Amino acid sequence: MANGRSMQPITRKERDFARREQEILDAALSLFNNPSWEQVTVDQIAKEAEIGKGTVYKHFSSKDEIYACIALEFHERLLANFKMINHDQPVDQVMREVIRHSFTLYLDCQAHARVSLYCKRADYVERLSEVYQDKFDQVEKSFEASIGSILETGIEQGVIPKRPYHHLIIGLEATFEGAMSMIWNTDISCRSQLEQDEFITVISEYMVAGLMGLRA
Amino acid sequence: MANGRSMQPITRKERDFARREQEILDAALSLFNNPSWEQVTVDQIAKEAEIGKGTVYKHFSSKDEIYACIALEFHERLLANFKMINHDQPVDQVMREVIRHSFTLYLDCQAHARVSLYCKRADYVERLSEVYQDKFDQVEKSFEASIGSILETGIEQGVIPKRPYHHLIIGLEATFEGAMSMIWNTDISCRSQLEQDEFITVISEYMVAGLMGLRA
Amino acid sequence: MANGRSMQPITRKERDFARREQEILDAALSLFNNPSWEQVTVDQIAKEAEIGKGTVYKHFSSKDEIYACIALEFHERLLANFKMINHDQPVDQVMREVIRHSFTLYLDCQAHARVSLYCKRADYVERLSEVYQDKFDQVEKSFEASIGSILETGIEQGVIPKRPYHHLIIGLEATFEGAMSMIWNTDISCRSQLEQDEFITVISEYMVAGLMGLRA
Amino acid sequence: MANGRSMQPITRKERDFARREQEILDAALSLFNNPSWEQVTVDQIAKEAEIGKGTVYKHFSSKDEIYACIALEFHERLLANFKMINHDQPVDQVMREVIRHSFTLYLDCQAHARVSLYCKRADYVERLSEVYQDKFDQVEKSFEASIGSILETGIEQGVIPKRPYHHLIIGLEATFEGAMSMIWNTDISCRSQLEQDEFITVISEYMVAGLMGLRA
DNA sequence: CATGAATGAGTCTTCATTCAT
DNA sequence: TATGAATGAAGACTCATTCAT
Repeated sequence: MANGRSMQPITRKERDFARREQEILDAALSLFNNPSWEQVTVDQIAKEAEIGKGTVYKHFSSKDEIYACIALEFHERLLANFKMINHDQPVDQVMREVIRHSFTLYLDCQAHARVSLYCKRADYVERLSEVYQDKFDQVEKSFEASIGSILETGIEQGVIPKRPYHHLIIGLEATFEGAMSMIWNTDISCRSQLEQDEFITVISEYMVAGLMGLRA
Repeated sequence: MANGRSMQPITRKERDFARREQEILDAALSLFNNPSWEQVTVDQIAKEAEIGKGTVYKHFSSKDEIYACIALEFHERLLANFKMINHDQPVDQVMREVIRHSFTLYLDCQAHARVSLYCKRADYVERLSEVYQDKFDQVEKSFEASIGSILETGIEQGVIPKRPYHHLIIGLEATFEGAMSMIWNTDISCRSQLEQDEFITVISEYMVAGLMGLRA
Repeated sequence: MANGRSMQPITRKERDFARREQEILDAALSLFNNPSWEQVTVDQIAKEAEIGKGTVYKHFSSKDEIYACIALEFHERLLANFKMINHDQPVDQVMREVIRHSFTLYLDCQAHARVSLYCKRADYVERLSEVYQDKFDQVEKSFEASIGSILETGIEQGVIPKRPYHHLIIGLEATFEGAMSMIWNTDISCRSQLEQDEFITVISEYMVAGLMGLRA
Repeated sequence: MANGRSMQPITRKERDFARREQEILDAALSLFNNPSWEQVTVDQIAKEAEIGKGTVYKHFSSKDEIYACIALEFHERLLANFKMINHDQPVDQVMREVIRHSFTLYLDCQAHARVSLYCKRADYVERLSEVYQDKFDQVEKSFEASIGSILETGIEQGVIPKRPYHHLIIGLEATFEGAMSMIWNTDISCRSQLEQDEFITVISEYMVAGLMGLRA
């Protein structure tokens, strides 16, 4: 079953089985890498992973669960990236790095990111089993903790207005998701690399200014 | 046919027919007013409008065209709202009003707004007939003109950094769309009205700060 | 109603109405002039005739009846053509003329001919009202009389084997219809005019030979 | 997939699957065995084959592909029948056998034959995938080779006029198809068996005479 | 009479999921 | 465990015919 990672694979068979799970996710991701990713079928994923369709269901109880695993994997990576940031710089610089790391990951893992965004839709979450709903809640809390501590430092230093966490984060989150939607909804091949870099630079600047500019 | 609005309905029959078109759109909108709106079928719309399925297709050549009409109607309303803003105030105040009007309309017409957002997806636009693609392009230009002139005034007055239109608008647009996604993806009934007002206030403040804070 | 021709149109209104019937048929025929003629809808016919769809049903009680009228019109023309043949020539020459006239008409009136062939299908005839079934029977008899008399002359002169009418006619009819199918099923624009003439010449020769060659 | 015949079914499952394909075709054919065969739906075929509708689409990618497979199967049988003819007899006798075999097969496999005729329609061929268009071209060539060699022998022996292949074959083909149309378009149950045999005898005689009678 | 809006049964096709082997 | 054949509920769209005005 999905997330067998929690158990220790011992035998060769079990190791193979565990590896298989990642292969399915990778296959899915390679197919999700375009704007019509929602049209991708379980058949196609199985074909791409070079396994039978039934096998997919041995690992994931539904297509939605595949989405969930991808989203969770993405959030883990994002958190891991945040952990790599040097927190001993000025807070505005830390936030700039947070934003840069985010954009970089979102663009490097577009398929992941697309799915993650989809997984926030209310109708999706409703369908989801409680187990996964909880996992998403956990992730949410981790983010809150991760970004929250940075913001608190900023508040203490007087760089960031003294506001509740949600007031501070909500604009950043909104801009971020909106920006990614805009990038995805444009045929990427049409935009030159330069334009994309510029886009990110401008957006990042705007985000930092927006964050700092909230009246205390 | 859709957008018969361009012709003047003279006879009773024509008036009825024109009204029917709006009834279909209204029926659709009432069904679209929840996060799983994409699951709504043409049959359901017809049932809701209390007409036959075939009749729907007398007015709209496809389900996509229904979406397009809704989106265009929404954009018209938004532009109309912008026209009502008093431009003789300080630019930052004008922008605040733009943002407030936008949020108000988006929240009053959530179904419209949802569809409008959907209609920006690359895969949707691709399927669309050239006629409608052009209409959307027109709308885009109207917005650019409308907001552009405000920003220019701001630049002249030194309130807004001297930057190309797209640099200035992109953050606002991203935040706006992201914010709406966040609102829709939360089961609205869970948020109290207060929370929503607060949400908008905070976001608006952030947006204005972000806009102003771009380095010239 | 269809075939109002049997009544004498007196008033202007009645004359207009009668003319309208032919206009509908002409509109239909102009649309039937291609291999996918079966896809043509009543809407399209009405549009082409520049009248309302309902009006079509004032003249013809069903789409099938339109087909029937076209087929009958065609058969009338064919019979009229046969009447113009000089019967004072050697019988084989008369038959050659019959065949030539037939091919000429079929090619000049391809849409008519297509419909006529369709109207021979058992499932079509079954759906047809008795009135029209009778009309088709009448036409059949007229043909039998027309060709029959030629063949009888030939038999008397010993040019054509002494065989029942149906034995003699069946091959000709089969070849004719098969040949027309072949012509229609080939994109006409692909065949040069020369090829078509050659085709007809060869087929005609074959038909005469086949007719004569039956053992008495 | 359709035409899995090219692969050797090894396992039981594969054998079952291959058999299923034939069962679908058989079910289709049993429903096609009447003049309104074009009205038969995929649902009906599935019901007749006692399988789900989806299963049909596991074997055939479209209804048209079902038609194509039936037509190809039929052509194969026809060619196989031709191969069984003893070519060491006088050419006119060989041709008579060819004609007889054809009529026999067409009458034994009326549903097949109906579909085959349909599959020659230009609008059908256009819709068809290149793969199947090629298969039909192949079949065409096989026929040309098969009949062509007989005719050449006849020309060498001076029994058949020295004419290009297409001049010789076109009349036969036309008569054949026309004759079959006539048979199908008559409610078969109305004709006694005797009449049909007679029909074939007469037509065959006519065809041979027509072929021989072309002027060199 | 002329009209064209309304109808809704009917068509093909898709796809997540199940289950026997 | 791995497989992939089977399923059948949907879904978008068409079109001959009717009927109120």
